[in-house]
Amino acid sequence: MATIDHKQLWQAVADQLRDEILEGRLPAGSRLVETELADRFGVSRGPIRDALTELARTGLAVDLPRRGTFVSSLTEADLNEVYVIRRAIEEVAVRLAISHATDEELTDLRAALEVVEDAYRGPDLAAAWDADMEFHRSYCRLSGNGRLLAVFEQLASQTVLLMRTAVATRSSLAWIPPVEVHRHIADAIGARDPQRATDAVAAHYRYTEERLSAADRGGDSVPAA
Amino acid sequence: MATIDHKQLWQAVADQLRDEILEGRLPAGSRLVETELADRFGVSRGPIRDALTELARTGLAVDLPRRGTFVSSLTEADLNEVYVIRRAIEEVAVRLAISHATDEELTDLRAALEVVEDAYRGPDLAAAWDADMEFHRSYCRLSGNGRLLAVFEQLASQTVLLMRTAVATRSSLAWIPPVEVHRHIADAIGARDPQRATDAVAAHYRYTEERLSAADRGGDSVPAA
DNA sequence: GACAGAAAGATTGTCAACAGTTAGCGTCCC
DNA sequence: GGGACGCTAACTGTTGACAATCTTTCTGTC
Repeated sequence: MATIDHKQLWQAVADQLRDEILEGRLPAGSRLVETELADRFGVSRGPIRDALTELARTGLAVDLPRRGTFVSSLTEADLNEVYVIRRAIEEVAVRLAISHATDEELTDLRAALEVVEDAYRGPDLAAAWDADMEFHRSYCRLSGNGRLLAVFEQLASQTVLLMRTAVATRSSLAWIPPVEVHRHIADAIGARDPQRATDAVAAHYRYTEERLSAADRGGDSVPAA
Repeated sequence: MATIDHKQLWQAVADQLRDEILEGRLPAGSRLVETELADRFGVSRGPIRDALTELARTGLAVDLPRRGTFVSSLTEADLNEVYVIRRAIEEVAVRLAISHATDEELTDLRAALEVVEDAYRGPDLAAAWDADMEFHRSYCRLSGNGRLLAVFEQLASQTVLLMRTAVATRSSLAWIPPVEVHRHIADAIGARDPQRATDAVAAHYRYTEERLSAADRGGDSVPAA
């Protein structure tokens, strides 16, 4: 087993902190203190520093030199900012996925779609967001462009944090997306129709932006991830 | 002056290593050894590790756990990958810049255009690439979307490294772009015409992709940054 | 009570040392 | 000659200590 890459300490710490942030157990704005975390995890400050650097890299935390690292405080303006970029890269991702993915790989996308639709029918909104993000991640992965997937991953973490934060402060942001927004994307990719796929992604984001605008004026529902 | 943020050691080290990589003084594939760099810069290994982490974050280096950090070895396939994402985000960036930028800010873009055109008329190709990248950076900054600019910055570093690497191995990749590719973008933004600006960005990248393909079949010129 | 300055405490940045892992080299065997 | 094995030097990962910086608390003055 010695030849299997085992995790470095900082990775285990970062993974756990990421989960705590995304599950709302470490609230936005809270300070991540190296010395406390070192005591808590029973390791030295070195790996804690590396873990905090990783959280800052993915946007879940903000590192202020000599002052500390804080869980990101993100607003709906941030959500808009993230969606703009996600829309841009996902429109490209679906086109690339259509060109690159094998038929077998497209069945994985289908499976992800089923999971999302099931999840939004269930009681657990956070699980639905995770499934939703996994669906989007699928076609970004199928694009075959590693850098595109890396950009998506950063934005994905921030999206989940943003939605948890936003819904906690504004329940009017909690809504369930129509089932067809994801299905249209999956169908178009399955049919290997680039224009339809791009249009379906654009429609999904337009829907989301409309819901965000509507939430600004009152109303009551859940943002799609 | 005590209230002014001064650089941490790792930042100074990272800046210098970045310059050396981008200027070709640290060749692709070369190993960045913490202990050597610590001796060379006269600091402890801690800040060196942080600097190397930063280089890995921006894609200029690759960190292999327990084995070391290596200057990225990037190929023309990587260049294509980077261009796909840059095109996607820059098409959005010009639209946002048109909506958000003041008239005064647009004169900065004009200035950046002059610098690029002058630079490509000169003998120093690396300086021209830097000016080219600064032009693109300008409208990404004017987009008002900080995350978009951050994504651009990562891709910018990689673009310069890629081009230096590619041209060093394939002089057929060294070509001067027609002056109008950048001018069309700046004109469209100046006219605040989103469709024209998006089309101009797309044309720029189409041109670049065509030159890359032509270079695969022989020929002799310089990729636009 | 409000404000300013000093002191104390807490934290981050850096350093040097120790522990664990890997790469390279030499030797042996087929 | 090629492959496997063992050893050692060099390197990376982690730890604990010291120095520098920031935040909080305390004290004095108005």
